[in-house]
Formats: sequence, C-alpha cells, structure tokens
Amino acid sequence: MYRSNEALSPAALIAPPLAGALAAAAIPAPVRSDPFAATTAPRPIRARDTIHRSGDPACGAFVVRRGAVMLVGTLPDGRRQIYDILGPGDVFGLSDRPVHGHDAVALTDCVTEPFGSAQTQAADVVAAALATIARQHRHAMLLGRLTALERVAAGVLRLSEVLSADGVGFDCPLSRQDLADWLGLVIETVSRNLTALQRRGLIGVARFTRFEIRDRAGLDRLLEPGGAAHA
Amino acid sequence: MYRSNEALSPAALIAPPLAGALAAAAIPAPVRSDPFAATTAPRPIRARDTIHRSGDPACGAFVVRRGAVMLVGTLPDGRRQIYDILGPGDVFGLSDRPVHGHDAVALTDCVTEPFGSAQTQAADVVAAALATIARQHRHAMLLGRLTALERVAAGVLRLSEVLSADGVGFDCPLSRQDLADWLGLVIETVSRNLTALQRRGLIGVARFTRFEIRDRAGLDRLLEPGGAAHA
DNA sequence: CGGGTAATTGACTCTCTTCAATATGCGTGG
DNA sequence: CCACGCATATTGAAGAGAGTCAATTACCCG
Repeated sequence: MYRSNEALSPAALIAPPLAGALAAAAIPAPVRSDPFAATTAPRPIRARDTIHRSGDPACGAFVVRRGAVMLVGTLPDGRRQIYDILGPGDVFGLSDRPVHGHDAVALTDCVTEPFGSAQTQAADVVAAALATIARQHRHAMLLGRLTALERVAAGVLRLSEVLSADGVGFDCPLSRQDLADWLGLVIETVSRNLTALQRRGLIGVARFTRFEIRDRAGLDRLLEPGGAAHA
Repeated sequence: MYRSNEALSPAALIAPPLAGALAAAAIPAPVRSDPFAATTAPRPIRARDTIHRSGDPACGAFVVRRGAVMLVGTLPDGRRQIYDILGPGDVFGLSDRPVHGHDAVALTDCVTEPFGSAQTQAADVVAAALATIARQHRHAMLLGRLTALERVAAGVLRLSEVLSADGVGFDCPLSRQDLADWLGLVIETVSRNLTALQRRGLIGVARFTRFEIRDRAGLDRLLEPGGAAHA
C-alpha cells in the first residue's frame, strides 16, 4: 500500500507500552474459559478459528501438534502483517506482556497442546523461543532485502515445509491476501509472481490453492545469491 | 536494492534446520566455553568491535549493561539486514543452533555481562527472549507495511530510547548505510527522509550524527494511522 | 447453469531505487 | 591555522519494481 509522505501516519511500533497493568477489560480469550487450557489435554481447533485475539490476556504457551497456525498483527488503519506461520512442533501464545499483541488464527484444522506447564522443562520453552527468534530474523531479511519474486519463492518453500507431508505438494490455506500480508507485498504482486514461478516450471498451482514444488533445485538457485544467509 | 525478476537469486531463509536436538548447543552450553561466561564479570567492549560473527560457536547469552549492540545478518551476495538494535537490559547471544547466524557488533563502547548462568532464573531468560520476539514482530510490521518516512521516524524514536539519556538528543552510532540496512531502505532514501523530518521540524540533525527529537508528538502523530499497533 | 467471491491480468502510476554530482566533516600536513 | 584529500552524506534527475485501479477470468456452490 503506497501512501503519500504528506498525508498520513501510523504510529506505535516503537516502544512496547510495557503496560504492567493487565486490564481486566480484554475480551475473554476463547482459550481463557476453556477447560482445556488448564490441562495437558490436546485441544482440537477448526480451520480459520481465531485462537486468540490481540488484547486478549495471555494465558500460557501452546505447541502445535497437528495443522498450522498464523500470527497476525494489524495496525489501527488496517494494515496487516502476518508475523509467523507455525507448524507441528512450533510454539505460540507466549507474550512479554499480560495481553497478546497479535491474533493467532488456525490455518487448518489443528491440534494444540498446552506447553510450558509443569512437566515441561524451562529449557524447552527457551528452545522454542529461540527457534522463533531465528525464524523472525530470516523473515526480517526477507521483508527488508528480498525482491518480490524471491519472497514468493521463499514463501512457497516455507509453506511446503509446514504444510506438506511429502515436501512436494500442499493445499495452501492462506488466501492471496494472506500471502501478501505475510510477504510484505500486495495481492496482485503475489499473484503475478506465482504465475512467473509457474511459467519457469518451478512450481505448479491448480485451483488456486493446490501448490506443488516442481523444481526445488531451481527454487533454491533462485534464492541462492541471497543464499543460505549470512556472510 | 531492486533486482530483476529475471536475473535472480538469493536463497535459504526458508527452513530453520530446526535441529530437533538443541542438545548441547543452545541453552545450557552458553555459559560453558567462554571464560567470561563462567563468571559474572562485566566485559567492556569498544565501539565498532565485533562481539561475535556469524558462524562462531554460540557460547551463552549476554545482557547489555551499558551502551548498544546491533545484530547484523548478511546474505552471500552482500545484502545486509540489521535484525535488532539492543540497549541496556536487552539480551543477545542465544541461538537455537550451535553457531550464530548473524554478527553482533558494538555500536558504542559498552559493557556486557553473562546472562542466564547459574543464579539467573530460567524465567529471566524466557522473559528476555519474549521481549526480543515482541521487538521482532514490531520490526516485521515496519519492514513489511510502513512507508519510508514512517520507517525513518520509527527508527529515530527507537534509537532515542536506546541511546538517549534524556530521551531527546543522542549521537547516532549508525551510519546512513546501517540505518538503511536496518529499515529496509537504501542510504539515499534514509537521507532524504531524515531531511524531510527536519523540514517538518520534527527532528534536528547536526554534523551527520547528532540527532535530536524536536517534536515527539508530531512524530507520534506521523506514526498514528499505523498506530499503537494492532486492531 | 447462474451468482458471488477470489484470483489473475492489463494498463498506468508512484514510491523508492539507481546513477551521478556536489557538499559536508574531519584528519593531516605544510 | 588553513589547504588538501578522503570518506560519508546530501541532493538531483531518471529509471524501475512494485503498487493502484480496473476489468476479466476461474472456481465454488446452491
């Protein structure tokens, strides 16, 4: 979204309000009142369900057992950024503040399980957090320094890891708008570059949502100059 | 850096090796190999010194006591992204893998101290990691969804938090190139937008490095539509 | 087989980048 | 103390990648 330098203005990505006070105000998160939350029982969630919303009180971490989840931040003016796509083994729900700063939405039917409770080692929580940070760093590189074609290629590869059983084909549960909000592009640019990747024979897309990796080596090569990352 | 869709190619920001075994690598190890790590002794570092490089074995977390540190990722083709700017209280040095995936460079003379050792609570490590994740989320929003002017404004405000004693003026230890690599822009765009902010009377810049917040409310307003973040 | 939503494609625009001069600051030495 | 020279920053002009606007097409579903 291009916006005039004159017009506008969005605001507080700077300092974390760090509100010590967890207002009681927030809408009770779905999970809040959920009996599952306090137990170690896996919790089934349906595709597109919102697991928690920005502003909901944070109430513990969850690990994705099956399916996929996305974390979505939204600015007051509607600009959206998908911060992360989580698959089996990935953890979410932790916050440095009493309330969540983003939405968590199930991308597919999925199963989550409380994480970080009694029997879980603190080291596991740290490990999960570190994996998250590493993903965020890679995504920052993508957002700040990759071209649109590279972003889309990297996005497809990442999705194949999270969503594909065989590492080749998968049903993409993200709309083109979601992909755009994840990759820092607009919907049309995502579409054009998906088409470009298809024309090159690198991927296949059928019925909008059915993705297939056709030439992984080619995709890797496309991302090579940026490379495995790091000097 | 614009690159032709044809020419192409950077690569592996996709999947985190996700070494299921964060075995010896990550958490516990840190404090082990480094002589300093085993102690609680603060360690003085000079401005521009590289604290660790990508590829170096990760050897424990450190907390910044005084000064500032930046974390820098570099792609094989030279594209750079500054992942984070750390100030007093912020923690770095943790990795989900046995080796670091980015450089850590002192922005100013600074003092760091081992973090996460015996007497430190695991909860402290988790808290530090969560604060980092929250910063990364905000930065992802900046990189993916803010305009150049907004990014520069947000960057200046963030720097004032980290570097300024009075919250108003500070000497910016980042070159224009550093700022560009942090905000996902090119050097000229940073320069132009700093000039734009000056013309609006929002900030002052003297001798290239001396920054001053002239109208914080104005800067906040500039960032308002994006706002305090989140719906 | 229509009707509605989502995706694709085309034409054009614009922000940001690129390329190319200046200009400013700072260190050095005459 | 000032002239020179280098490194970094600023500014201008032009280009390009990605965005915007607007149809058109593809898919889903009743």
